[in-house]
Amino acid sequence: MPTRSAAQRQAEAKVVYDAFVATCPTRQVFATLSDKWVGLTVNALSGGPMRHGELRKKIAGASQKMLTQTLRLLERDGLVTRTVTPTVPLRVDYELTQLGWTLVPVMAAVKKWSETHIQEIMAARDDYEASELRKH
Amino acid sequence: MPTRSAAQRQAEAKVVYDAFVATCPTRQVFATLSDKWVGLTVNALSGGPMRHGELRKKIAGASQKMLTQTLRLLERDGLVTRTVTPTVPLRVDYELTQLGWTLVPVMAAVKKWSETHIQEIMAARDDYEASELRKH
DNA sequence: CGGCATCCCATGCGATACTG
DNA sequence: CAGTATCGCATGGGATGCCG
Repeated sequence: MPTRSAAQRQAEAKVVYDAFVATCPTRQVFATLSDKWVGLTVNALSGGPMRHGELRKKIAGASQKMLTQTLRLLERDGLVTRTVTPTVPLRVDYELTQLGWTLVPVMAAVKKWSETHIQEIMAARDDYEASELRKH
Repeated sequence: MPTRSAAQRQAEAKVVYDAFVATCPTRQVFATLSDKWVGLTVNALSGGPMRHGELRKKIAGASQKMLTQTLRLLERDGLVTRTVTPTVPLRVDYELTQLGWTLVPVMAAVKKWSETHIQEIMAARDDYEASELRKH
């Protein structure tokens, strides 16, 4: 006789999340983290709370629309809090939540990797291009 | 009298790469890493060399086109090698390069984070949705 | 089997203009 | 200053069909 019911075993089995599975909810989260604006925003906020305008300056090239959209997404997923101070003009501060902070080292590592290996990558591109030319 | 020429100082200054700068080449690399197919492919290849078809099975939902496109990109950037065995039918193996391996822990961390915090995120979404409803 | 070319639609995202 | 709404273009990416 089993010590757990079939339903219980299934419930436990469901806990085995795997982003390789297309229908797994983690795939969607993985896709979210794989968004450059999300990554840059989390990296930016790792320096402390920031206002909307400050973030736009920090993250060069981010349109106001993309930034708002990204911040809403992060807020919805519980990674960022949005605090409105109803002064005139309006003041809005964004800050990482506890959950958001757990993501910081991960995203920082991605940014760091880009900056550390850029030269190897550019060299590889030159090589690749050169060998492509040789073919034709 | 300076110990380094202006040109030398500038050459050194150029080494200060920062993905926050839109025109910085690292931004482009950061954007590349922020591609879910890139992330999933690197994660998949961390288990060892794989054939095109094997990768497609592993990475559920990846179309043949996207996979080829992603692999070409990784090959061009020196992260993956492509080995063709001219048998019939054709056999093509993909394998991480030494540079590619340095990226594995980073991408594995992203995948791991997704799988570890999915429940907190789903809970946050429920909360968010509930508070949105309360507003209207 | 692995890959390229073509077609084509859905959406991502910037630009602009307006509100609180 | 922060945010929403609208328009319109660019491109991401699937489906299909043909070659090595």
